[in-house]
Amino acid sequence: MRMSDLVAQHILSMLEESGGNAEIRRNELAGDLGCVPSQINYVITSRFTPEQGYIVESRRGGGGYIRITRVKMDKSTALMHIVNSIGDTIDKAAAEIMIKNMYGRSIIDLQTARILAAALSERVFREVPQQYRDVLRARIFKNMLLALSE
Amino acid sequence: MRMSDLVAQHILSMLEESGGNAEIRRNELAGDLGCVPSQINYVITSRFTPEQGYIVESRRGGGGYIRITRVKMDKSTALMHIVNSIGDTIDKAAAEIMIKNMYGRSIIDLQTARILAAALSERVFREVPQQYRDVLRARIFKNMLLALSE
DNA sequence: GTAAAATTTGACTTTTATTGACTTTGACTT
DNA sequence: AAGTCAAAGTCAATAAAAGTCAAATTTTAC
Repeated sequence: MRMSDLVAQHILSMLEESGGNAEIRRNELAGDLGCVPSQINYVITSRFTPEQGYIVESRRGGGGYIRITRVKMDKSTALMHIVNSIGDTIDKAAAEIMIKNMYGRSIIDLQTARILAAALSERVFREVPQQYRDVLRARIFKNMLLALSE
Repeated sequence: MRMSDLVAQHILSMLEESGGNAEIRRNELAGDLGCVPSQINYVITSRFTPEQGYIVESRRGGGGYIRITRVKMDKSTALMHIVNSIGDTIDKAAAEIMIKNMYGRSIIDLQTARILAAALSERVFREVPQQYRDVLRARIFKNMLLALSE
């Protein structure tokens, strides 16, 4: 298993246990898991972004910490938020992250996540000029999410 | 024997052993079988398409992988039938009739029906040349139905 | 025998992950 | 207030994958 996944999993389980609030000591966690401290930053910036529904606060110096908080909203508010954040284009990776996040936050179930991902997959857009792919993907995505919040 | 058949056979036997789920590391498999890595992509795109009942997911970067999942027929014979009946293009009216029919036969629920319809609606395809609309619609539709039968 | 389709290959691109050297910040001591 | 140490932050280099594409070759269909 990748180190980055291990770190992410660890943070996720801390969030789970505490109901959405994890406070870590960076160097200590890195030591426990056997990675360099900056790996923790990498994981946080790639997997615990505000976009994905987390708030990260930290403090340096003696007794420093990193606090990660999962923010949750009711379903339709969350969906609206997501729809509004999409804009006119979105690439596959970004869409998948959003879908995973929605699933992780229980906004959608597994089957729905699969349908969404399928409709946005690269395979759909074979031969479509690159410049149009992400535009179409954004439209499809938004339409589906709106249908979901009906 | 052709290299492409060898690769396909190898993936097939992995699917067999695991009951439908194979996770490969592209470079490793290519090394084992003695072909270039991109050969693996060729085999997957030519022989493990959704039309043929497979779902492919992948990830780049360190620790990357390609995961191939065989859709279970028994769980969704009806859906496969429908997918196979779609062809390369489908217009909005035909798609909607099929969706209503699936809903009527309880193959899908209301929410799913709404999502499907949303992804295929005319609004999505504004400005897309008429000749491409129904091609894209068919692809999106098929991909979603396959995800549904996962 | 020829034309079309399928396969093979490899150079190049993009994405994701790992690491470590260096910087900045905060708390505590004297 | 200054100095010291204990954190966390930043960034760029490197590595480790997978993806893309088109040219060259082989196979298949007619």
